[in-house]
Amino acid sequence: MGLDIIRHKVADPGAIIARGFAQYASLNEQENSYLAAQLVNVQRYPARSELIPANSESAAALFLLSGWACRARSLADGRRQIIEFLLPGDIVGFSPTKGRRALAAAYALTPVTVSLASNFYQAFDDTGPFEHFTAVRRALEKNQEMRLINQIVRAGRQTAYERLSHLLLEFHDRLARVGLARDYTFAMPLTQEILADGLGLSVVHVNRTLQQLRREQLLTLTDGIVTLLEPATLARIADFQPAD
Amino acid sequence: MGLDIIRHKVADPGAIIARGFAQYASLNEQENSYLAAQLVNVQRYPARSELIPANSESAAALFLLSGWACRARSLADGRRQIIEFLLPGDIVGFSPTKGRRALAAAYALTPVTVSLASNFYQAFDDTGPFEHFTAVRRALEKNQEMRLINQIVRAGRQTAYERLSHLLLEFHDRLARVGLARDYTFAMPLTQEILADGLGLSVVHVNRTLQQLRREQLLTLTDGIVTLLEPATLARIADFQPAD
DNA sequence: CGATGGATTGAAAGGGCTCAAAAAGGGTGG
DNA sequence: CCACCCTTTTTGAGCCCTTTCAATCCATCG
Repeated sequence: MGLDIIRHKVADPGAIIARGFAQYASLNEQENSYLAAQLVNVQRYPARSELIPANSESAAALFLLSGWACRARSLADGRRQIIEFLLPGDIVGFSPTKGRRALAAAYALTPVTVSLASNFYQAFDDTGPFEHFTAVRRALEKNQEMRLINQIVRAGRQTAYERLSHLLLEFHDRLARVGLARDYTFAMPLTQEILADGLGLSVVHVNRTLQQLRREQLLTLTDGIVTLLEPATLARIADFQPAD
Repeated sequence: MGLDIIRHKVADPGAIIARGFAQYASLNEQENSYLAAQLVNVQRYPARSELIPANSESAAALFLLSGWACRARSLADGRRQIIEFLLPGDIVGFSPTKGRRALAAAYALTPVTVSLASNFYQAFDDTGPFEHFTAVRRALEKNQEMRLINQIVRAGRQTAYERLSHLLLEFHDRLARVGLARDYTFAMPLTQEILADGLGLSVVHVNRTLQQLRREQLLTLTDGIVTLLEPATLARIADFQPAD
C-alpha cells in the first residue's frame, strides 16, 4: 500500500465519512445504514468548480469523499480570502444547517468526489429519528467554529511564520483523525497561491516562509506531501492546541 | 430624551432582547412570557471581568442587556485577538448551544448588565416546546457565523483603513437593528486598544487610521459617540454588505 | 496634586507586499 | 521524444504599510 493511504486512495470512499462520524458517537445499525444509503449519489467536480454558490439555499449535504475544497469570499477588487478549508471526510456547506443559507461560496480546490445527500439535514435535526446524530452534528458545528476562530487568530495576531506552522498543524490534526496521515506525513494538494489565500498572505511570502521552515528542518514539503519533522517545535511556535 | 437611546439608557432593559428576537420570528404570548421570565435574574459585572471562561460548560445563557463584551483568545506571549464583539441584545457565550462548551472566553469590555437564564438552551432546542424559537436560534447562529466570517476577511485581506471602516459599519448595522442608533450615530464604548485587538492592529495604527477617517470627513468619533458621515463611501471602501 | 488610563505624536525598523523575471514542472500535440 | 504552452515555484529588489519604542498630552479621580 505504501503512500496509498496518504494519497487518499482508499477502497471504500464512504468509509471516511463513517470514520468521521464514529469519532463523536457510536452509531447504531439503523443509523449506519441510513448514512451509507445517503452516500450512494456520488458526483465528481473538477478543481475550481463552485460546489455551493453564496446565498444559495439547500437542504442537501455534500459529503466530501476525496479531494480538498474551501469556503471563500472575494472582495470587489479580486482579493480572495479562504474562510476555511474542507478536507476529505468533511461536509461541504455544512453551515446550511443554520437558516439553510450558505454564507460563503464553496469551491473545489482539487478535483473532488462528493456524495450528494438531499434532505440529509432533516435527519440531523434534533427532531430527527436518529438519536446519535445530534451529538455528531454538535461536534461538527463545534469543530467548524473552532476552525473559524483559529483562522481569526492566525490572521489577526500571528506572523506569517506562525500562521503557516499553525495551519499545517491543523491539517495534520484533521487528517490524522480520519486516517489520512501516517505519523506526521500527509498529502496537501494545495498550491502556494491557495495557501496564501487561506493565510491572508501573498504567494511570494508563503514561498519564502515555507523555505524558512524547510531550512530550519522543521518540515519537508515535496510533491504535495508534507512531513512535519518537528511537530512539538512547530506547535510551540504556532501556539497550537489540537481540538480535544 | 436626546442621546439617551444612543447611550443605552432604556427604560426596560429586557425590551432589547425581545426586540432582537422579534426580528427573526413573531413570538406568541407563551413564548414572550417565557422569555420575559428568563430575564429576571439580572447581574452586573465590571469591565474586564471574565463572563465565561474558555472550555467551560454550561447550559445557561447570558443575555447582554447593556454594555459591550467580546469573545477573545490570547496567545502565550500576551497578544490578544478578539474573536467577535458582543453588543447589547446579544447572547454572551451563545456558542454553548454546540456541545455546550465555550470555545473561547468571553469578557466584559465595559461594565455590563446581563440576565442569567439557566437552562435556556433547552428551550432553544428543536425539541423544545416553543415553535418559534428554532427560527430565532438559527438566525442567531447565522449572524454569529457571519460575524466570524467578516472578521476573517477583514483580518486576512483588508488594509487597516478598510478594516476599521468595515467594523464600524458592522457596529452600526447591529446596533440599528435593536434600536441603539439614531441615523448614523451610535455609542461605541471601546478604547482604541480594544479596537486594535479586534482588528488585529496596533493601538498606534488604529489611532492614526481613525485620524485619517476623520480628516477625510468620513466619520466623527468623540467621547465614545460615532457618527458615520458618509456611510455609502465607507461601505464602498470596506466592501461592506449588511446582513440581509 | 500625583496617579492612572487613554489618546496622540515622532522617529525608526521591519515584516510583508508588489513588480518583474527567471526557473521548474506538467501536459499536449505532432 | 521533442516542442510548446501554461501553471507553479522561486528569486531579486525596492517600497510601504504597520509595528515598535518613547514621549507627551489630556482627562479623570482619589
